[in-house]
Amino acid sequence: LARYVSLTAEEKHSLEALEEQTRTFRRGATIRRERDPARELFVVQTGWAQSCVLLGNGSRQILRFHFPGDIIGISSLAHGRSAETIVAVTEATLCPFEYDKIAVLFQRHPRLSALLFSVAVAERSAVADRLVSVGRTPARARVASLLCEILARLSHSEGRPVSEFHVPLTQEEIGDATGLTAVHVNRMMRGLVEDGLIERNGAMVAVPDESRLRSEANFVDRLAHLDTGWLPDPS
Amino acid sequence: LARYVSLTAEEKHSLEALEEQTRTFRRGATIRRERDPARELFVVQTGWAQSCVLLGNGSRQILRFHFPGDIIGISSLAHGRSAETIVAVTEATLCPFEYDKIAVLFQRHPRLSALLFSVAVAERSAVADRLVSVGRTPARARVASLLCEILARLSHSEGRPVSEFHVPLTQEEIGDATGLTAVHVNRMMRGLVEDGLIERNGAMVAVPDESRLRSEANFVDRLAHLDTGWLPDPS
DNA sequence: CGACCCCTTGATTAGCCTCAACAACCGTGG
DNA sequence: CCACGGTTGTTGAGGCTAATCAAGGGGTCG
Repeated sequence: LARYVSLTAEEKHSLEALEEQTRTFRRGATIRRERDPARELFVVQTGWAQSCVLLGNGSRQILRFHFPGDIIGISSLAHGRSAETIVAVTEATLCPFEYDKIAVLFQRHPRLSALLFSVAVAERSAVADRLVSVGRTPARARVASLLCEILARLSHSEGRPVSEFHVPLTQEEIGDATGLTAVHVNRMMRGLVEDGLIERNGAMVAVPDESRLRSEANFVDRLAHLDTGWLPDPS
Repeated sequence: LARYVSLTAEEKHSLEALEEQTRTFRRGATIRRERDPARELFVVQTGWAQSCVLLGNGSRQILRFHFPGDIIGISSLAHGRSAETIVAVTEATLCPFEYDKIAVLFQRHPRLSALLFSVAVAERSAVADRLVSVGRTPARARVASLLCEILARLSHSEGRPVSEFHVPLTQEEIGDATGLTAVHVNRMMRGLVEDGLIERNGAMVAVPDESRLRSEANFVDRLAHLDTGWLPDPS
């Protein structure tokens, strides 16, 4: 799960104790609804999920996609009830654990809790980057930026550079993540293909020149240099 | 600083030890530049600050405003270098403290570190809410939403409902926070005045009917119910 | 085979941006 | 004291980006 620092045996043991059960969800299934009371986190084991907010007028803003290894629901921790709706993008298996266990973690393992803290902070940065993209860049750059983010995160979790990947998102979902309509996402993606920035084959996307796509998108890869130097020593 | 749970004497002592010195900045002064190495946090004592991202084409997205009592720079914690530029909106006095001291905090005071964690998570929610506003609501609602957020946060830090407040922001700054141009912010604000949702007198803004402004803005006040029940016991 | 979802494309509309000009206000220096 | 430049707020006219509306095609599942 945490691939950032090497863990002690005891720390590993504590983490594994959290993953007792798993739950599976079908594509499109709602995992948690906005304003539901929330007393547990999830770790994604397989599949993709998304967290989004639904507005009164029927529109939706997707805040973040969650890949295998990601932790979902940290953001509900401070409020007791979920601030966002969580939906399975593909068929997905999640592994829930309760907040109480986090409290235990904070008491027993300062370094692990600091690490969890880092993860939460990194997520804030990611949401902020999306905000910059949506607030201040044109449609084409927003789509490119989302693709860059997915690419960077997949590469990071694979542990090696990836240049071709499966995107199980509909164009409507891409639109809801970038603040566009499905129709306009379509046009932008065709434009990117036409200009050789990406290649498409069904749900497969290939990026021949990542740096070119990144400059088109104004993308900064923050995952590349996560700093763990400030963490306390293992206790 | 932390007005969420009652602290033990020892916890208070540890917090006060952090605030040794203060620094003051003039209006518009850059406190920290993007990509600068960052090894300290700030607590705002007086004045307003903002964190923003500057793009290549000269535009800027303001991610968040910081008021007295807020902690700035948590987001740089995971990366070692600042992910955003921090600027003083008004003349401001800040009080810096180093990351190393946070590590100590995590080891000695599980409950305080969990509280800091909550603050970080709440900030993620706030950025996410802004993303929803910018991504999926029209200009008028975005401006209204920003005003609602400022109002809610001021009320929260005052500890009582506020209906009239001083906004030291230029319309360009409001635009950079909401993803609009200064010109369009102007038109939207005049529209809000015209429809009786707000009143303006120079930099003073009054909100006669907060609930009406909130429904115009699709605003949800998350500060109202922060949950601290999951925190571990004081050690 | 039909129903449904998703992608695709065209035509039109509307929301917001750009450019431009001017008034009000401020601190500065003569 | 006033003249001055600089910043901010205000308003108008016109243009462009992205939304809306609409229609058709391919794929999959029941």
